Amino acid sequence: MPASTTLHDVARAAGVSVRTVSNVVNQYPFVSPATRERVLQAVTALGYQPNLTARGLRLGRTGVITLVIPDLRNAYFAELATSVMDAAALDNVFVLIEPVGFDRDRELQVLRGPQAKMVDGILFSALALGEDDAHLIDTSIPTVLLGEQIFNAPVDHVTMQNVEASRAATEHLLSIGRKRIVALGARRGEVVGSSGLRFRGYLDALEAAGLPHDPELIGTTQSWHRADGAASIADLIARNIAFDGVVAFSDTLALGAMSALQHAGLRIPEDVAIIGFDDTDETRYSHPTLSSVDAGRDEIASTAVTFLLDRIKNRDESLPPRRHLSKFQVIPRESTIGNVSAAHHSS
Amino acid sequence: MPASTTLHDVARAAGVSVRTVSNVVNQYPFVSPATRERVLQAVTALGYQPNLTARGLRLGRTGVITLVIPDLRNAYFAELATSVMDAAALDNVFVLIEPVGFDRDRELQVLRGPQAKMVDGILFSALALGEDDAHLIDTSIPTVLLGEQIFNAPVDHVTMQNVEASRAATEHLLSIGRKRIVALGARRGEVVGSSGLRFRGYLDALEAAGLPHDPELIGTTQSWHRADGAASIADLIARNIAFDGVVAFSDTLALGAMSALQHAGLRIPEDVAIIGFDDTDETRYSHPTLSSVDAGRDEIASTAVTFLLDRIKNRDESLPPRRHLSKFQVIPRESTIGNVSAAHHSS
DNA sequence: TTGAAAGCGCTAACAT
DNA sequence: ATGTTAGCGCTTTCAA
Repeated sequence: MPASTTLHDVARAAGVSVRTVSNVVNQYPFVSPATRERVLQAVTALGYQPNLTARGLRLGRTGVITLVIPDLRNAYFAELATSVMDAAALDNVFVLIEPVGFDRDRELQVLRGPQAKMVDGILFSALALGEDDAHLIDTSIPTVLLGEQIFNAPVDHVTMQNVEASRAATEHLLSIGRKRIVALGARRGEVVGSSGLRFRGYLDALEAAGLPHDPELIGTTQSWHRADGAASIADLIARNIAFDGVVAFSDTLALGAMSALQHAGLRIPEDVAIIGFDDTDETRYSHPTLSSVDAGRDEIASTAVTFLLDRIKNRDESLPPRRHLSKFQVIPRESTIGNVSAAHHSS
Repeated sequence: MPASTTLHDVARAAGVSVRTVSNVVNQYPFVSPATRERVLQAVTALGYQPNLTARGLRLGRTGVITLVIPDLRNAYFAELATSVMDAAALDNVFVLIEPVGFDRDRELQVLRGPQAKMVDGILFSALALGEDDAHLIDTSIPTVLLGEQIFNAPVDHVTMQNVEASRAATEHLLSIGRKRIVALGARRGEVVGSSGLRFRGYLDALEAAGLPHDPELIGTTQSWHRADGAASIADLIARNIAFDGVVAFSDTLALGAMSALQHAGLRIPEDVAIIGFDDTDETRYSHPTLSSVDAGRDEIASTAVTFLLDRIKNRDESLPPRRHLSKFQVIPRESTIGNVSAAHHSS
């Protein structure tokens, strides 16, 4: 296995100094065309690849950022991660994904462990750290928070409008005449997390419509897997609680709920209309297709990356913490408005 | 923003040399307890974190490996990535995920681009590179191939038993009396890829059972999204082609197929039994739950990581290329054997 | 058992 | 426009 070629090897082959090779490699403008040509030839001849570790040590920047998320197997986070990588790739930045589960210790470890020293910055989209943990954020490394947790930390935040988006989803169901709407995915006592905020939006919509809120219509779940959505809805059905709409706080929950509804012989949307949250890919392939709220995933990813790279480039300047609220949009599909094209065909 | 503390800072604070601090940090055994104690105190007092970039430059190893996959939004690859990260974490190795789509150029770029110089090795699980591309593999960087492509490259391979697993899936359908079984996810002309191999296994099972193969029962698809599975099955139904079983070459295809079957009013498994491939999480939450073949994802991940770290640790020695075939297992669920517990309840 | 110092490959002053 | 060289923070050989 040949030791990889270095700047010096190229310099020797081209008969110039390392300085010149470095200049050429880094697009330094003031290099004579002849020299540049000679260097480039040596580069290709030797198959030179810059050692990013050495460059990283020298520059104090490695071109790698960490994305901390709970779980990659969750469709939303897989899509978020993809959006983040796409955005980062535009600036030749790599993304080290760190799934930490829902484990507070692992979240902290990532924020403070030695790997933090290897990356230029951290995008933090974990869940377990809460409002009171703001002080745990290490402000010496550029950090951008995604989501609502820890909202007092003195760092940039890029968040979705959970309350407003959830309210819009609920209003969508109200607009098609649903009166008894289940809030699926609530977590007991949670106020500031995604679940709590989305529940708030649900309540806001009901209140604005002058509808009472029946506590029986809260579908409490432990986590947001399909199984949780299915179990919660199955439970409501078993308890003979009547409802004609479901606002699920994630698409996965909604898909699980659909499964339970169909299991019980209920028609979607005729008997129960349902809308999810996140507008993940799978909403397009369920049967019926699932209405959802796009809370602005791509916008969140690109804004967060922009914020972070911005901080990294201007490490010395101390810009005040910024906050970005991304736009959201209700995406109606068959699970609320029925199969429009099928209706056409049958006429 | 304080410049991060270095070995020298700790050394000065503890009144020892950097050599000693390094020894302590790296668990070098021959350090006097008193010295160790003093150093450790300084380390915590100053909050010292080793600079992994510098260590990487010095050691020629960064503790980062790349995982090249087509797409993280594909449930199988998200689960594979998670399994790989879990396995790598056991050795304190980080994983840089590189989704390259199905783009041949991007796959090559990852194998030869400068980022290759930042990582210790590459786990390559992409799709577009084929049998004839073996020579493109850069053997100077430790590489392990996952999957069937490029099987002549002189590097380690960790593969699933596509043919055998697919045959077992088909035999599962045969064992419950299905005679006209659709192979869903075939790609025209493909022989060596996952699709081609799984199709081979399907044919093998039919042949061994003495059943004829009807070419009309090939569900050709462009890609393996849910929509492809749904469209292909919908097409078969529209063309009035009779079938009572489906072997889908991925769970996602299968879930799409289930959607199309249900749309058409067919019962699963009474009218059509269906089995998927990969045993992804979602198989447990569909309605009905989806039978599948676990082709050994975790075993593949851990073996591949072991192989790769092995190569990295022994870079000089030239072990011959190894090959590992992981075990597989048919997981019967409701989509083939029906709802067993429901049958109990109804009695 | 510990110190001094070289050097991993690179960039960027400081030269000319 | 280009050559020389210091030094990023670390590990480790050589010395003591």
